[in-house]
Amino acid sequence: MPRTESAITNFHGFLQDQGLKLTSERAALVREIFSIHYHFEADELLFKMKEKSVKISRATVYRTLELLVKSGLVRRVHLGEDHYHYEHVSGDSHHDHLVCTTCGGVIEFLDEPLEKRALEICEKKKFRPTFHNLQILGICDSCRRKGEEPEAPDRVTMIAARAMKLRK
Amino acid sequence: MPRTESAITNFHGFLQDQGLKLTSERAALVREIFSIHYHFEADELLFKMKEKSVKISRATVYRTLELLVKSGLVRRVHLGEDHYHYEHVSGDSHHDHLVCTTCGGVIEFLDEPLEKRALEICEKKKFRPTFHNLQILGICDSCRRKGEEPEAPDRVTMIAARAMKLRK
DNA sequence: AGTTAATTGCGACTGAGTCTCAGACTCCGG
DNA sequence: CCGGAGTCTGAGACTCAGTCGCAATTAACT
Repeated sequence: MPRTESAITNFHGFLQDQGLKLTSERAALVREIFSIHYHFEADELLFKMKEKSVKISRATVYRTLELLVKSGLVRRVHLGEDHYHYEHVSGDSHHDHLVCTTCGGVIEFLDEPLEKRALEICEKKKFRPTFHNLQILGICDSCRRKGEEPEAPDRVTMIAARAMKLRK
Repeated sequence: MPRTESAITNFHGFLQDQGLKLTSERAALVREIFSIHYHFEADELLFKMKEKSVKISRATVYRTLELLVKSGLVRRVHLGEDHYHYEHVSGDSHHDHLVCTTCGGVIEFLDEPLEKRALEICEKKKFRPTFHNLQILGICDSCRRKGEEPEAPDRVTMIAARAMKLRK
C-alpha cells in the first residue's frame, strides 16, 4: 500500500510550492496519519507519536495539521460535540456523517442526490461553496435495539473514555 | 411581541417537570436570549448581561444554556470555526447555514427536498435521527464581487473582532 | 561545506467551558 | 405567612484544546 508514500510526495510538492520544507517531523506525522483509517483528534495523534517514542511537540502537531488541511490531504470534521476531528483524504472524496449520540459511533455516507441538492441551494443563493459539512445526530440501529433510549446521551462515558490520555 | 414571555412560561414548565426552579437569573437570560434575533456565543451573552448591569456569573450562563438546549427552546449550532454558537428556537423550526469564510456572514435556509433526502438516508441506514446540522462554507455573493478571493479566510479579523471582549 | 530562512521544542499563554462549595434563594406544606 | 429541604448562584480555581514567542536546530540551495 504505497498510499502513504505518495501522500508524503504530494505534501512535499505542496510545501515546495509554498517555499516550505519537508522535515522529518512532518514526514513522520503524515506517515502516522495515513496509517489511521479513521477520525482522530490532534492530541490523540500527539499521544500516538509519544507511544512510538517519536518525539514531536504539541505545537508541531498542530502546525503540521494546519498545513495538511491547507494542502487538502487532511480534512477537518466536526463530529457531534466538542473540538475538531481530522481524517485523511484518500484520493477519493468527500462524505458526511451519521453520529450516534449513544455509543459515539460514526457512519460515513455519500449521497449524490443530497450533494446535488446542496449545490442547487448555493446556486439559488448565489453562494460559491468551497466545502460543506453535514452531521446527522441520532441513535444507530444497534443502540436502538439494546434498550430503547438508554438514558442520557452519555456524556459521562465519552469523557471517561478520554480520561486516560495523560497530557505530556 | 409576547414571544419572550411565552418562552419563559415554556421554560418554567420544563423546569417544573424536572423538579427545577425558575430563578430570576434564568428568567433574565431567557429574556435576553429571545431579544437576540441572531446567533450568539455564550460569552457574548455574559457580556450583554454585564452591560445591562444584570449580575450573572459565567457558570450560570453556561448552566442555563444547557438547560435551554435540553428544553428545546435554544439550539446549539456549529458555524464555521471554533466553539459553539446558539440561537433561540422561534416556535417554527430547523434551518441550515451558509457561512461566508470571508466576511463571516451567515445565510440561513430551509430546503424541503434536502431535509427529505436526509431522512431517506437515515432510513436506509436504519439510523434514527434526532437532529442534524449542515453548514456549507464558501464565499457569499457580495464578497465574491468585491475583489475576487481577498486573500486568506480572515482568521485575523474574526479574532480582532472579539479581542474587545474583556473577560469578567 | 556554508548560508539562510524555515522549523522545532519549550513553556507560557489564551479562551471556552467546567467544577466545587458556601451562602442565598425558591417553593412547598403547614 | 413562615420554615425547611433542596435547588441555585457566584467566585475562583481548574481543565483542556489550541496558540505564540523565542532561542537553538535543520533543510535545501549554492
